[in-house]
Amino acid sequence: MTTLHPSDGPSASATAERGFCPVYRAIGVLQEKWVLHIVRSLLNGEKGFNELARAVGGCNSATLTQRLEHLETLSIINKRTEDTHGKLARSVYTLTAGGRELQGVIDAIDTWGRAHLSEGQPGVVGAQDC
Amino acid sequence: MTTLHPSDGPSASATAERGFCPVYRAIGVLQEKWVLHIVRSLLNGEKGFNELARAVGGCNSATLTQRLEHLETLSIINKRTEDTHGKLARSVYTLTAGGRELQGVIDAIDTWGRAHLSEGQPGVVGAQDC
DNA sequence: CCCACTGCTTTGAAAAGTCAAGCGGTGTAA
DNA sequence: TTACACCGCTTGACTTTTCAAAGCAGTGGG
Repeated sequence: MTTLHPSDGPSASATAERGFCPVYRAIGVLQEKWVLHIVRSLLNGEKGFNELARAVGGCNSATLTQRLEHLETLSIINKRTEDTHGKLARSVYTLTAGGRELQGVIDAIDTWGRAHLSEGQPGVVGAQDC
Repeated sequence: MTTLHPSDGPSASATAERGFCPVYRAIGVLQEKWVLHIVRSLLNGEKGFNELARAVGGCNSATLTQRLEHLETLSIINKRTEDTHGKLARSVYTLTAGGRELQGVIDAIDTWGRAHLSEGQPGVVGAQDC
């Protein structure tokens, strides 16, 4: 493990009290800044680093690198370095099978968001899939 | 508005580019630290401040106060100050109708977490509802 | 009276995230 | 060939967020 992440070890106080709880852990992972945005972007297809950064919208490269590393150690995403015709190493990030199953979570958030976050907002008429 | 929150205004870079996107906003709200934990706790019934802090597990009071204020302005939770027999003002936090609909999100996370976060972990046998 | 509990607020320091710049490399057009 | 735009990052300084600990006002019990 290259870096140590707060949600990794049994360091969280509640973990000690409750024993291992997958839901608690899952929340710990998914509430990290940009993680859900990254997953959502990747659900629309694999992406390169800068491409992903643009799709995610506003995440800076340092944070993005860190998040991607973490998600890789959790086997949510996959990093592949493809060498196009022998040159230009481009990194491509893909969701693993486990990562793709987060579609359900994103869908649930999507549904809730459309129902509860678009009311009373200025200039909102139709919700495109942005 | 008492405090300014990052996910409130149109300050996020992606918001300007994409126009309003409820999913993007929803993610912005739900990825704030402790928010999902708070919602999950409150789905099990209304709670007082310290009671909620304990249920959530490890959130400090300053952050919790801030999160609760934010969630209240978003009409996700409700704060009620009940005076038990004329004395002892106890604050009780409840989910609104909109907040209760986050059950779907929590369920999705729960499902995913049990499927992908409990494998290969030490000392994990049965998953209780913790 | 003293201690435990309630719901918070304050403080200062640590952790996390952000910004801007830069590095080595490629590819494209002047 | 020189220049500039892209690629995937890394670095270091700066800002924001979260933190633990303490404290405050009030209630209730031993």
